[in-house]
Amino acid sequence: MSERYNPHTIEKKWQDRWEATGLYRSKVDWSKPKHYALTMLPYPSGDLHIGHWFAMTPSDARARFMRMRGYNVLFPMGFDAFGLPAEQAAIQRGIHPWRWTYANIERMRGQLRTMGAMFDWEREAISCTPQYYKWTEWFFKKFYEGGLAYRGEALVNWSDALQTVLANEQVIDGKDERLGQPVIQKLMTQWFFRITRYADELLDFSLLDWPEPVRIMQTNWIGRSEGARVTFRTQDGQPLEIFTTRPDTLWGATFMVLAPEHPLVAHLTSPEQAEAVRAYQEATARTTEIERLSEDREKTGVWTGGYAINPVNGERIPVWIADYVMISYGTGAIMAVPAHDERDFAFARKYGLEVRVVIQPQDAEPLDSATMREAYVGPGRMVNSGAFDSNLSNGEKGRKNPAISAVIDHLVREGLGQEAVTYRLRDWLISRQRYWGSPIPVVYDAEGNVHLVPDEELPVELPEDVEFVTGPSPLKTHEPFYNAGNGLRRETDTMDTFMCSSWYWYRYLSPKLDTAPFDPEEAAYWLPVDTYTGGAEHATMHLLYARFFNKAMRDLGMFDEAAKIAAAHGRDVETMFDEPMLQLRNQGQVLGAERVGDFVLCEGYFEGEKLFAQRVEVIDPTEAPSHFGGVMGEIMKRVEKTLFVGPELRLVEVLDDAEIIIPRVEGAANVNQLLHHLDIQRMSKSKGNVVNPDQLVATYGTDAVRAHLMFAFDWQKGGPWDETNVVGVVRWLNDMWDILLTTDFPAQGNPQAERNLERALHQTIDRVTRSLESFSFNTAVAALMALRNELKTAVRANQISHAAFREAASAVLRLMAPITPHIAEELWQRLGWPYSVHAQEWPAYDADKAKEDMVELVIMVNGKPRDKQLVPVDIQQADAEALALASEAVQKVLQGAQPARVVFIPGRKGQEPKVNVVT
RNA sequence: GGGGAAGUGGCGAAAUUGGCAGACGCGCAUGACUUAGGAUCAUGUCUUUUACGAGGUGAGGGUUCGAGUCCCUCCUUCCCCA
Repeated sequence: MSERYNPHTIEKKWQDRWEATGLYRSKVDWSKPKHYALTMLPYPSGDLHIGHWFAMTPSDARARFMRMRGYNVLFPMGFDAFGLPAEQAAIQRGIHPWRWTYANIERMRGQLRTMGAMFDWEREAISCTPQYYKWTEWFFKKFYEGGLAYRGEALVNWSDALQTVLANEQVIDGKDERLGQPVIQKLMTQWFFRITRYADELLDFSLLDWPEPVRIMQTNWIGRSEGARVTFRTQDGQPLEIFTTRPDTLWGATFMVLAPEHPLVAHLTSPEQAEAVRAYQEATARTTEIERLSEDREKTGVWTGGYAINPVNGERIPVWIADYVMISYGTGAIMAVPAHDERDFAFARKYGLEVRVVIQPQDAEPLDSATMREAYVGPGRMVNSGAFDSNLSNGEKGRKNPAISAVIDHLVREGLGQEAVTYRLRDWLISRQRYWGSPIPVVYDAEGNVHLVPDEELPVELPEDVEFVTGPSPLKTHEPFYNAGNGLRRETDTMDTFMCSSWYWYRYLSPKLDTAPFDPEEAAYWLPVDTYTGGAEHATMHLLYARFFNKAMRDLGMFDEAAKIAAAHGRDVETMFDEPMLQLRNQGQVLGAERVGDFVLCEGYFEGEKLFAQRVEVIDPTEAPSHFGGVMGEIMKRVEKTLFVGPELRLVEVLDDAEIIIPRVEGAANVNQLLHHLDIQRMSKSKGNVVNPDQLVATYGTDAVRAHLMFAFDWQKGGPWDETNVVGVVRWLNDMWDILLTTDFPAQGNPQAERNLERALHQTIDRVTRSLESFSFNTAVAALMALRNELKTAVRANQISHAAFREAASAVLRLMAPITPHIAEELWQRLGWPYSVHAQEWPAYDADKAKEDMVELVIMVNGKPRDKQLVPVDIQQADAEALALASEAVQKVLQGAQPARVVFIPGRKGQEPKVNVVT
């Protein structure tokens, strides 16, 4: 053990060697199965932070693992480089977005390399380059030609003061974040993608291995509801269409509510109500959608003075406007059935409108419209509904509800309405009134007609010589850009950055290709993405857009050529291009830490500066006495019984028999229940709690940081950053280094010790394999650490032969390779095996070798373990039960009585057999 | 407001998905070695009890031979969206 493990000397060496030998070049090879591993690409914000490491290095470990298992793996990386921060930097610091972005990318690329990940840099794609956004524009054109892009009106956050449209995150409490001036909701003509056309197909997850929560969130996001469209009429016969999921309650509609923006409002408003209606409409324009949809908020509204006719019973009912009805949802109008809808009920009670029960529950007190205190939404029989009385409304939705079904048939027959489905999902608004995004390749003539920019003129490039000032996008005022000649005006809005990130994994296939967005030969082999990893915050928007994009591309024939090639190679192309990513896994977030510590009064005696406390009381800091003889303040840190109190960190040692009073803890409290100050929150520069990975790498080395990130958290959950644990990982690597470089072995090993090591090794192979398969990186590292303990003991005791050692070392290094690639490579070389450990096969698991000979039979009484007996691993039920009944502990409990039941649980894989004696 | 996730030692966490709760690591304690220790080694470490034992996975209830895991009610925290 002459030489100590020094990560810095070996890590750079191997990174260079891997690069030079092209170890990570991924090339199409039809003789091998492929695995496309994708991890979400970063936004080039300037510095790689620990969150990127947390997302990417475990994904890298898994990609490496898949490669060692015989897959040809593609694991690319790039940058999602358009977006607001670059433009803000331009405005605030006068740096052009190009320069800011490229400098950041340059820096982050270097940082990414220190991860030691197997990224294939030849496939790098950067979304803000003309080479990339040429194709983003091209996709827009194809979608337009395919009828998937259109111009429409939408409400935007408009700041009069800034003369610009703001993103939601730029609006705080209805005011803009820069000047604090009011922001209003304004209708503007913008570009949309018809994602709603795919609503039903997007609800089908049958091809996807995606986390249940993501599927649920997408399902809710799409929000399919079945019901009917029903045409009411204004008093003078104008049709007024509504959508309802409850046509069975039509007879209970006692008024109607329109969105304040509804076009018929002006028509319906009586002269007496005109002023009130106008005032209400103005107030609504100042209200954000979030506020309008909040159910906590008191419902408000104004009567228009007009009436409508309910088509099923000819009744005349008043028409109101209220901001809880949205113009963009459904038809912007509802029939109000206060007896059977919560919001309508609250509204009716507030304004004294009629409530009429039309569904009576069967097994409960009949409802009385005069006294009911909340809407009834459950099942029951229809009443007050003419010919439909006594029809059963069973609480189901749509056609599964016989009452709804019957009423829909009636509406269709009478020409009053039709069956309909609506979605909460709205079309994707892609227009952004910003500079730093992909241009929309469209020009308008004098009449406002849309003309696509011809393919040979793509990309429409962003002009560089513009000035960045607060306010409207510079494209709007930059004549050389907006003036397209021949009286044509260029579109000055740019595309949502989600657009760029909706197809980047296709660009990775052939990032330099100039004739198409991707090479069909590459696509035929690599697509679809097999494993996609990234943050759970993208569950709805990004991942829904990604799926939509893929389906639209499929339907526009963009995969036809790839499909042909794939089929020629014998691949099943039936569903190959239906979904972009087959498997999805989300990692959690690494957080900074924050928590207020307990504020304590500590009394006792001083020895020097240190207080030995006999009494510690937690109090409310606002009730702190002005003078206090002991130590008082917030616990900033606690190590077992030692407290560090207040900003001066005064030392308090809590005595064993000290009295501890914690109001939140009933009865006697324990020193361990005292909370110390902890900061847990998202890392952000302003909070100064950002962990710098460069610093960590400089201190501990890449392998240790990788292993620590994998070991210290449940990857899918994340948690507050804590560096204290890194030393455990460092010790593990140091130990492996020392153990594997041992040179002193006995001529003959101890057979028993060698068998034990072999068993431990194969159990570890099994555990690591299953852990990596299931993204449980922490248990993979734990298993390897446990094996370290075994190896260390065996080698120290000088009990295993050189041959047995080498067999174990070879497997161990291959198991470590995905997690800590550099040390594994270095030791692999030092032990004399040929380059590279990463090109080796994953160790084969042998269940026979992993098998224990003897195990402990757990003997339980009523489910509580009482006794243990060493038995052969394959013990049979009769023997186990006999052993259990004969056990002293069981005899003692039974007292000679017969057990009521004896349950034998055979020793399944990795588990001891058990017998449960039931008394 | 809507949607989602999670509550297990002093801390990060495991638990093969209904079968010995706390693997693995940090920290801590005691001891060894050392000029020194933020190195290394050994032992211990859920709570309570001298012990035998008893109890224990946010709280309360339920299902089961058996519940951290399944069901119901409640509490708390975090995340996302609009």
